[in-house]
Amino acid sequence: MFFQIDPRSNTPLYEQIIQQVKEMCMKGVLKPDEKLPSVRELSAQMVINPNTVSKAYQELERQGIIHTLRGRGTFISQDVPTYSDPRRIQEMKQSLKQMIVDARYAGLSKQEILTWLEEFYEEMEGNSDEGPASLKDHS
Amino acid sequence: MFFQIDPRSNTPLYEQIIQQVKEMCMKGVLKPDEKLPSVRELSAQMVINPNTVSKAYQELERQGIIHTLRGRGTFISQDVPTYSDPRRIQEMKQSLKQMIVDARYAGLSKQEILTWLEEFYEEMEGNSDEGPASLKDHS
Amino acid sequence: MFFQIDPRSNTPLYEQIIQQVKEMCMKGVLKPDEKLPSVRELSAQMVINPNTVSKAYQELERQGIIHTLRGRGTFISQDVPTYSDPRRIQEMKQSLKQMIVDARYAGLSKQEILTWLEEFYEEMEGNSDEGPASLKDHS
Amino acid sequence: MFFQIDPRSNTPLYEQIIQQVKEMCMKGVLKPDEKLPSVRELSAQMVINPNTVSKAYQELERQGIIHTLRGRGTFISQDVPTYSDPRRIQEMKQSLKQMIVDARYAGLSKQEILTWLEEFYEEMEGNSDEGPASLKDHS
DNA sequence: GTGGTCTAGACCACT
DNA sequence: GTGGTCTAGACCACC
Repeated sequence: MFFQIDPRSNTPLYEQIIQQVKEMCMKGVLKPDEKLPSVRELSAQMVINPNTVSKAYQELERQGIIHTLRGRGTFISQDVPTYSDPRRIQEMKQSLKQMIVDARYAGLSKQEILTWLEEFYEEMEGNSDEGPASLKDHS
Repeated sequence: MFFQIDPRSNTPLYEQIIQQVKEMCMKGVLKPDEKLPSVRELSAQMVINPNTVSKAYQELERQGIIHTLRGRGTFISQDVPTYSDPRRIQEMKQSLKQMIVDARYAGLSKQEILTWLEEFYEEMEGNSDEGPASLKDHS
Repeated sequence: MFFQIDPRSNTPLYEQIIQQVKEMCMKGVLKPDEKLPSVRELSAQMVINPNTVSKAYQELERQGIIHTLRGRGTFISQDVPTYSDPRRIQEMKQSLKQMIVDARYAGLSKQEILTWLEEFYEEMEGNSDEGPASLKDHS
Repeated sequence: MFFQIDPRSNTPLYEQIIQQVKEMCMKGVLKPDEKLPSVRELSAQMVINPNTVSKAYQELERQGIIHTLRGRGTFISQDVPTYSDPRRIQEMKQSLKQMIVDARYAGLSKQEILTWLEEFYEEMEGNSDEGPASLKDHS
């Protein structure tokens, strides 16, 4: 399992870790009950501060994506609840809108954006409307 | 012309202003050569510090979206060059990918995302592949 | 006599006028005792505020480049003294140095800069070491 | 590494910092990946406000000259792209032309200007036509 | 009137 | 520790 981190990016390191774990789960690279590297392992491998990895793991646990078994390590969870805070949904819409605005200023056509989107969905498991089976709808 | 700012958002105030101006340009709410409110005016209207507005305006000018006439004010530019830095394009793709991942964790279907996307493109001028006429392709 | 002004430039309008007058003198486009347009004429022609033109003329007069005959108008002076304030010389060196630094960051070679320099000197009168005859050395 | 600032100059403090950093990079005084003094450090050393230093650093980062690692500091970039906006090139030409005009009014000969120019190029790395190796041509 | 610069001082997020 | 953001208030040049 390899993480690709860009230390120069404006998105925080711990955030990049979170995003990559979530993305790998969606792509099926990480499967339920699979063990994640320890904080120390990962921080050594990525040459970053252990606190940064720790912060990422804590946030992932808070979101229910992963869970830790004392003395055994941290693992990918099954049955991740779909939590849909309306505030977060609004943020997503905003993010998409902004992305489109920027894309247009960059000269990218709607078709190009749609192509990207299709690519991403194809990369992910259960590329139907439903998402992966491990997602359990609690709404 | 009204700006809607969320002071509790994690995105900086000046960034929100930038985004709104760009969006209004794309929607045709702001037209080329139209005058923007003065720094003092807008800061008073939004109840924020003039420096914050100024910073937003300067960044917009740097991006070629607006320009200032000394002692007269700031205006929307015509012929905005489509500036496509490969690094920025990568950021956009990343932003889109992340948005999709988050959407799936929120239980949103691909179809819902596509609906949002269509909405946004319809709101904007020249909602075909080409973008508004004021965008001048320099590639 | 035509002035080319860029209202979007970051150099002040009155400064641009000053520069152009000086340049025209150097090129011989404006000759000693030649009459300049009145403030009102020039401001109307350039579609700018008369105060701006007035400010430029005042500064040019202060530098001895032009002089006004009451009721007759303003004229190019003969015998412009070469005033060489060490502080201004330092500014020129600084300006040249900065220009070279920026040119290198823009990928321009030394040879290209030298070509520009030769062009400019050829455009001017008395392109020898001495400058135009109207320059009277008072040092 | 020492910065020399003239608080009485008409060029802004933050601009002077920018110019000095660029110049030091060109002279090889600052090398790729070298750490710059922190904002607080430099502001204390120069006895100016931290915000002023910060503004300079941000502009330098925008130009690709430096980059920041979150929580670690700011560093000189390698592989600075040669960014040649035609508008900026025009400004450089204008700056050179104006400098020459002023020099002639100050009684300086073409030969003196050429001597300055040679000096500056000799001070810089790779004083041939090519510029320093760290400049990466993207044209 | 306009925007641009600078200061002083505060708060925050990230490493 | 680092840089980033924001505020309040001042001064300046330009038009």
